[in-house]
Parts: sequence; structure tokens; C-alpha cells
Amino acid sequence: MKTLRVSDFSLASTLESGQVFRYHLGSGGFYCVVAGNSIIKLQQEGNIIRYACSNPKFGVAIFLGLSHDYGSIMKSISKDEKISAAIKAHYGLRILGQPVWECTASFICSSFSNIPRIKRCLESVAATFGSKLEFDGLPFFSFPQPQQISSLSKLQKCGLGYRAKYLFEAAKIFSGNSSGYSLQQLRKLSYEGAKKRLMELPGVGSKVADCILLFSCGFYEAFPVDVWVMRAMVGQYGNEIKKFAAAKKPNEKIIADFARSHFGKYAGYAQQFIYHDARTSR
DNA sequence: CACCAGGTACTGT
DNA sequence: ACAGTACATGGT
Repeated sequence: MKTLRVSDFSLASTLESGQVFRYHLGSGGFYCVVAGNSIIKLQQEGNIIRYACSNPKFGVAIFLGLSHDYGSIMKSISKDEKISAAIKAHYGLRILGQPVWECTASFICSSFSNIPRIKRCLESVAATFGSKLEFDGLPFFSFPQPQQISSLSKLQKCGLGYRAKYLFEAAKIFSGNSSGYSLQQLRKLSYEGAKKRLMELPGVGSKVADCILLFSCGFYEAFPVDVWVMRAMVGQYGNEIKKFAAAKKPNEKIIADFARSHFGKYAGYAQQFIYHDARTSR
């Protein structure tokens, strides 16, 4: 068991804020997270993280967002009392750095669904196509590489509904290793360029692309607008948004553009507080 | 039995 | 460019 000294970090808020789906809270306050083919078991006590990871090459600290200059980011997005209250309520929530393909697949499955079902779908996909692993005496399945998702008919038995064919096609596109969807390739592009590239994938629209860019590509200006964020933003910033949009009715793009102008280049961080706060406040 | 769930693709104007 | 609608599935 290794330890990490942390500050400005909440393991629970980070994992439970809807960024990642393949985790569970086990005994002794230990979370088990599967990211790609790595299994991480970890627990927080104050500013100590105790952890073990199945893959010695996996960058746990990077995955957890511990390299971010948290104080500066929080200061930069703390533009009003509403966001400040959400930050205070979930202080230590960080944006993860997830594997790009798994994040893409996860949010293709997320569209027009709900979190318990998304989790079930992804576990089913992993059990069907992933590699069987054992860690800490327990069985796990890796999240399959795109090449491992080899059968549409099997994928259609994973409960994805109409998303199965989107995921299957996206896996085929990702499989080409010169497809341009690696983290390195996407990072070379601008936010808009990378978003356009991702939206060429079936099942990836504006919102899902922003989730991928934010949670796995380090584009913190990405501001995913789902129904929760839409409701919260209109509820809390309705008048300002109306002014910003010249009285047009707010749509996803207007909300996101307003958010970037209001919160700045780390608007995506603000989004995650707004989303998590909306979901956890009753 | 409606209605909803971290939206997207497709159609018609 | 923009609004309207179908879409698989499962839970309440």
C-alpha cells in the first residue's frame, strides 16, 4: 500500500461527481476504480491517500487531477456567490484525467440515459469484451480496447439500446491507430478543433464531446450542458444569460458560451461543481 | 401507464 | 442555422 500526501482534494467528491462510472465503494472506505486495464484501490484519511494499483505504470496522481493548481483554478472561477457556495460544498472535487477511449465509450453510452443504467451498461461491456483480471483477491474486467469490441450482436446484449451501433462504429474508427483520436493527437488541436474531430464520431454530439474533452483531454474550457446543468444555469444565471444572449432563448451553446465568458478558461471546472451540486442538493 | 434519464441524428422549414 | 421528433431501455 502506497501513500500520497494531498491537499485541496476530496476523493469522494471527485469520484462521485459523475465523471467516471466504473468504481465502487467497498469495505473500510476503500474505493475500487477500474480505468482502462488498471485497477486502483484507494482510501482517503484527511490529507493522506492510501492506495494500491494493479499497474505500476499507471499514473495515479495524474488520473486524480492532483497536478492541477487547485487554488488558482478555484480563485479564477469564483466569480460570484453561487459558484462559491458550490465550491465550498464540494471542496476538493477535481477533474479526472481518464483514458480517452474509455471516456468516449462511456459518454456515448450516457446519452439520454441515467447513471445507474450507464454503470450497468459499461460493466456489461467490460464483462463481455474486456480482459479478466484479478486484483486484491477480487475479479475485475478491464475496459476493452476498441479492437476488442468485435461483435455487434454481442454488444447489443449489453443493454445499450440504440447506442450499441454508435459504440460499435466508434470502436471501429478508434481501432485505426492513426485515426487521430489519441490523447496526443487531440491535444495538438485547439478546443474547437478537437471538439469538431470528436463530433465526427457516431453518437458524439456537442455535450458528449465536451465531456470527453473535459474528463480525458485536459480542455478545461469545455462546458458540457446536460439537463441538470441547463436547469441550474437558467435557474441561477437566467437574467445574466438573457442579457448575454440578447434575449434569445437559452440553448446549450448559449449556456456554454456564457459560462466561458463568465467563469473563464476553467469553466469546465465550474460546470462540474454546478452539476454535482445540482445532483446532490436533494 | 405515463414520464424521465449527464442527447444525438435525422428531417423539414 | 434552427426547431421538432424518433430513438432503446429500465426505473418510478
